[in-house]
Formats: sequence, structure tokens, C-alpha cells
Amino acid sequence: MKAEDQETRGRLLSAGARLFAEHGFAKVTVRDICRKAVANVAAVNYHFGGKVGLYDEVLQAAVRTMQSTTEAAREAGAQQPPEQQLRAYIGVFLHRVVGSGHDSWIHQFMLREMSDPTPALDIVIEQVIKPRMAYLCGIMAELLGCPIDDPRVARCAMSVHVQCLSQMHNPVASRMSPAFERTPETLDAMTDHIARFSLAGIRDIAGP
Amino acid sequence: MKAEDQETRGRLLSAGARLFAEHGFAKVTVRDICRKAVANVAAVNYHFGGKVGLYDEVLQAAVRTMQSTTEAAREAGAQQPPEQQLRAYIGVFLHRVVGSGHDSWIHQFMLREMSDPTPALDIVIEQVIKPRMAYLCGIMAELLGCPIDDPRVARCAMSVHVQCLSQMHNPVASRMSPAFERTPETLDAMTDHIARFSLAGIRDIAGP
DNA sequence: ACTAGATTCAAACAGTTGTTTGATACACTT
DNA sequence: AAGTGTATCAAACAACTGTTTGAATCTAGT
Repeated sequence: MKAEDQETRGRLLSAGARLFAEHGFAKVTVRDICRKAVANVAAVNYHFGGKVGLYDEVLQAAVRTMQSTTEAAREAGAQQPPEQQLRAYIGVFLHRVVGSGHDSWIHQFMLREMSDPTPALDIVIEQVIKPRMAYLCGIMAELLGCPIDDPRVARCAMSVHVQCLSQMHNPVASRMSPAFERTPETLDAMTDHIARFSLAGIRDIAGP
Repeated sequence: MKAEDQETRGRLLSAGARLFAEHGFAKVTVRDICRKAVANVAAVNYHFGGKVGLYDEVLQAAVRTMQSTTEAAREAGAQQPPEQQLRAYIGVFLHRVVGSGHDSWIHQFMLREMSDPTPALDIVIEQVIKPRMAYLCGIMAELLGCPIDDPRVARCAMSVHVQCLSQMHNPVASRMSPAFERTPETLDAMTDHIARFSLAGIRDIAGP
């Protein structure tokens, strides 16, 4: 293993990540990846044992980043009332989705894996989705003032979760109207909207 | 044109619809379609001029059905206060999504076209999404008591819309937990939840 | 019965896919 | 300087893609 070897391996990894995120596993060819990474066609098989080997490694990196997003949301709301915890969760999520430049491909990648699953989806569900929803459900149970297995908890968590998801890269919204562009300013406005909208909804559901 | 001719044409159409909905345009081969429709490999090219010709025709049928869903939602809320119009919209949408048996492929098909667009997406946006969102935004403007171009209108419409979308067939939810099954009973409960949650959110956003 | 047009079919087409191969170039140790 | 193991490369591989072809089959009109 030499320094140059790791370089081509890394180039394949990042080229594959961007292409898989943009077009999905099936529509990206090994030749596309190698052309973008300036490597030979056989390089993917040599370094990763095949196309799915490269995909699995890209997915592992994406999973690690998303786990850190969940952790960041948790820390941002630590030792605060549940209302602030929810607001922190929404804010961290939205800013990571559109903000952090060189990680923006990850959320597009995950969204694609969820709508068009490969066998690797189970890993994502177990290691990312379930812990994240468990944290969100904990906040909901506090806000609703009811046990965590109350059916209202899961429903409110869903309502919050999908509003956050809707801010991800989405081919429809971008073609609908220029008013749906995601800039840092509209992002803060959207965080406020989702938090206020959802907190009012939760309070009403919690009531008599 | 004879009766039997229309039969194979129709078989191709329905086989293509189901397969396109389940796996997407790229992952379905014309040989898959013809095998399912018990027709020769050349049948697709003969009757539809090619794979995309068949896809376009499937999409047109889906567009017509979705337009009728929008119309049904509009009629269900006609001459009622905006709160009831919103509830009717959510109810019609959810019942059509999971309810009507032999049309259930349509929503899966549309969801796939939206997350993994073909050139035909523009037709869907113009003829389905925009009219539907325009109707929903009208209700929002009434509920908020503000002009329709107020930024809060689009945001609230988004919040309602994505909660409805989340009830569509979704590979993640079905693998998460059996608690997310969509039966006629949970469907009514979900309609109530989304309507109550959203109306409270809208009222809060409309306030001072 | 015969023709004309429409439909079906097996076979083959050219292009692309992921993967394999064997030779070559390279850096490092002995 | 010879040897060793790793990495790259052009070329070829078999399998699969959508589409075309030309003959065979069928139906309807005269």
C-alpha cells in the first residue's frame, strides 16, 4: 500500500458517492465512476471487489455522518425544556441538510436509498432511522405528557419528521417555483415555521 | 383493430403500469413486461413505438386519475367552511392513496416519478401538482386570513401536503414497525390527526 | 376462396453493462 | 541488480439492454 494507491481509492470513493447520490445505484455505471475519478475501468473491482462493494463503503460513510447529525441534535438540546429540544432538532437537521457543503451529497444519497431501496436499506434503518426516531419520540412523549407507546407519540413524530424531510433536495419543489429555493435565510424562516407549526399542533393533540 | 388486439395492448398497459410503479422506469425491462403480459418481446414496440411510448401512456392514465382525485377533494369540500375543506382534502387524499384497490399502483408510480424523475415529470407538475397545490393554497389563505402570495401560505401548504404524502407506500415505514400498517381504521385516525395537528398549527401561524 | 391489412412470433441486431484477464509499470527489500 | 508484491492498464468477456427484421398467422371484406 503506497500513498498513490490510497489516492485513487479515495478518488473512486468520492466520485462514486457523488454519482450514486445524484442518480442512484442502478443508473450509475462503473465506467462513469472511473471516468470521473480518472481511473481505469478495472479499478473499482480491484479496490472494492465490485460495484456493490464500492456502494457499501459509500453507504457506511454516509451512515457515520448521519449518526453524528443525530448526536449533534441531541447535544444541541441537552438540559433544555422539550420545546427547545424540538426546535434544536429541527434546526440542526435543516442546517445539516442544506448547509454543510461537502456533506450535502449524503442526504441526497440517503433519500434515494429510502425511496429506491437496495439490500443495504436495513442497515440504514437500524443504525440511523430507528435511533433518530427514538430520540424524537422521547421529546414528543414529554410534550404530550403521555407514555412513549401512546399512538399519538408516533403520529406527532411523523408529522415533524416529514416536514423536515421535505426540505431535502427534492426534484419537484425545485421545478415548481423559484420561491422554494433554500438559502440560509429561508432556512431559518423554515426552521421557525416547522417548530411553531408543530408545537401548536402537538399542544392541541395533547389537550382534551 | 380487433377485440383480441386491444386485449394484448391492454395487458401490456397494465403489466407495464404495475412494474413501472414497483421498480421504476430504468429497472424494468421490456422483456419483464412482455413476460408478465404473456406477449412477444416485439409487442411493446409494435403497439407503443418503444419502451418510453408505453411509459408515457401509463403516465397519462395516472395523471387522469390524480386529476380526478383533486376534483373529488374539491367537491367534497364545496360550500363548506375552510376548516371542513381542509379536512375533506386530507380525507379524500388518504382514502384514495391506500383505499381504492386497483388504482393503488398509481400513487406508488407517481411517488417514484417524483423521487426519480423522467422527462415526463414536467407534465405531472403542470397538470397535477400545481392545480392541487393551488387549491390547497387557497384554503390556507382563507384560514390564515392573508393574501395568497404571503410566504406563510406556501409554508403551511407544504406542511399539510407532506403529512399526506407520508401516508403513501413507503419502503422505510413498512420495515420500521408493524405499527405503521395502513388499515381503514388507522386511516381514519390518521386523517383526524393530520387535520387536527395542521389546523392548530395554522391557527398559531395566523395569530399575532 | 381469395386478397389485404393487421397482429404475432422467433431470431438476430448493435450497444451497453459489470467483471476478468494477462501484460506492464512501479516502489521497495534483499 | 535481482526479486517481490502491489497497482494500473488496454483488451476482451459473457450477459443483458431496447429495437428491428422478415416470415408466419389471423381476421375481415369481396
